[in-house]
Amino acid sequence: MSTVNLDRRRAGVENEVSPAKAPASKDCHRCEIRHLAFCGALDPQNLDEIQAIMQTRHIPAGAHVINEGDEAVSVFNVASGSVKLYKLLPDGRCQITGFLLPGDFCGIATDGTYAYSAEALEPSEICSMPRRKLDAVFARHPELERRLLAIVSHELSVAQDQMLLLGRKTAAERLAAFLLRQSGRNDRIGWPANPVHLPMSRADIADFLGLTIETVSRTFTKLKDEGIIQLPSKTVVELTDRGRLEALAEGAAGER
Amino acid sequence: MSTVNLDRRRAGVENEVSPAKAPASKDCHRCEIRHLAFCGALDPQNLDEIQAIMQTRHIPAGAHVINEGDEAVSVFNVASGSVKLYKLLPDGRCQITGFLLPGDFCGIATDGTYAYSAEALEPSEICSMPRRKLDAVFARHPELERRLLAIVSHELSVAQDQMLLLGRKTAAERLAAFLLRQSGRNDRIGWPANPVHLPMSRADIADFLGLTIETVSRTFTKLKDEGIIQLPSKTVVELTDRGRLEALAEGAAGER
DNA sequence: CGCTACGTTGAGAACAATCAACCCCGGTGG
DNA sequence: CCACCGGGGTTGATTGTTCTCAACGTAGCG
Repeated sequence: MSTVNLDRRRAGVENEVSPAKAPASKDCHRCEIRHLAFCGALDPQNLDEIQAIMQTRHIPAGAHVINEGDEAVSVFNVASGSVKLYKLLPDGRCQITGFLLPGDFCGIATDGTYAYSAEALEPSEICSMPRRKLDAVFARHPELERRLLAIVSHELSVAQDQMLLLGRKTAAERLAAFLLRQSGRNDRIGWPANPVHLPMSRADIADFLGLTIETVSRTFTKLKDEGIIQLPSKTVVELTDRGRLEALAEGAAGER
Repeated sequence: MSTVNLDRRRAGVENEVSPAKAPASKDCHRCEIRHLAFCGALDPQNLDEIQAIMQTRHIPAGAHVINEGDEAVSVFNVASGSVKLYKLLPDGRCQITGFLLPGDFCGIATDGTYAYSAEALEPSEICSMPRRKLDAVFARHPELERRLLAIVSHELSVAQDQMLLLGRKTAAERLAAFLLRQSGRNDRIGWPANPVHLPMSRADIADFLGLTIETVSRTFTKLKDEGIIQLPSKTVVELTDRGRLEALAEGAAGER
């Protein structure tokens, strides 16, 4: 595992976002995912205040949006594509703390530096705002800060669910919970909830669920053999028996 | 394990906080831990606004402050004592998501019901505030809401650390990280950082670290045998080699 | 057409879980 | 005063889930 992970750690250094691709600000007024993002808390008439401090960047797949340890000057919104957030141990072990979809937020730091890295899973558009300037907007529009509090609170709740998953669930329960969560998230942003599309690799799923690639693969096969899911392709999962999947994900007694 | 956990699950039902012990509001102006709590963001001259909506309850050891699933009417501050937050699976498996010390906050809910339970580890004083009324105070004092955002953001960051711990660290690394965190937390609220006092049982530590009681016990013994810690009593740990403890906690390569 | 990255499958090893015995200590009652 | 009890903690023996190491399959791409 160490070799693989050390490679992964090095990867980010080379494919940084090239400055050439930076600016190109999007029009917030035409943003289709505004209602999903924290910007949605702002009255359309005040949207220019965000627009004024915001830049949209196009990020290629595999490029870093955030590097753990860097000075936390900006916060980010995913406008399109998808992003993984992760933390590394010195020997390369990786824990993905979340996958972001359009409308999702990242970049909050509590001690001046980012506590995690963020990397695009596919070509993505990211809106970035300097934290300093955003604070000024917050001062004029407390409703924005209130929305942010709601978002961060929700993320904390999701993180606590994930702790339960990582600390106490079996491999099959973890994968079941993961598939249901992805399905639900897709649904909420208007994407198909049932044949679930997974933009991340098996390695990413493993690093998210605290398992190895092999165990993830075996568990996919197991769920398929039991008729709970189907795998039309490696990135598409059909939930054929949602009831059993839910029972499994919640750790129904006797199902182990 | 199931028997033990099912017992544990039942426990809360009987020793609810008796209403007889409820009110007895403390004087916020004399609160020694205000600077640690979110109330500290409020100017002393406005403290009465919190005082007016706040009640202090005395909670005996083992009693519940919050029951997972209950309607989330109030938020809470720990004034004295200590509290564990935890989530349960239907078969009794338990994951403790955090231990609260004086000044700490809990009770945020995103969908109207609490997503976790809270139980006192020792006799504790808890300040409770109805969320509705607190929101009204927020409207007048955005600095309070800002402080709350900072607190929740910090908790999210801690939760992400815990995900890394639960998903990727070995038993020894988990215990080392736990001891260092408790030490640091004690230090921050002015308690001794070195002989660390642990108010929770081995079972609680296990449920926090995603391990079993036996593994926690064995790992304590292992760290002791290696001269990294000493165990003057079951609830007191002396960190005799902080350097090695830190290296272990951060997953120093080669230390496995 | 073959290379490479990603995914799957198999065999064996390892770490932590489980099952079980025992210890220690404080409380209780004879 | 001491024997008994029970909860919490430790230690030992064994099991089992997941990890590790390794081989093989598959699909996309130059």
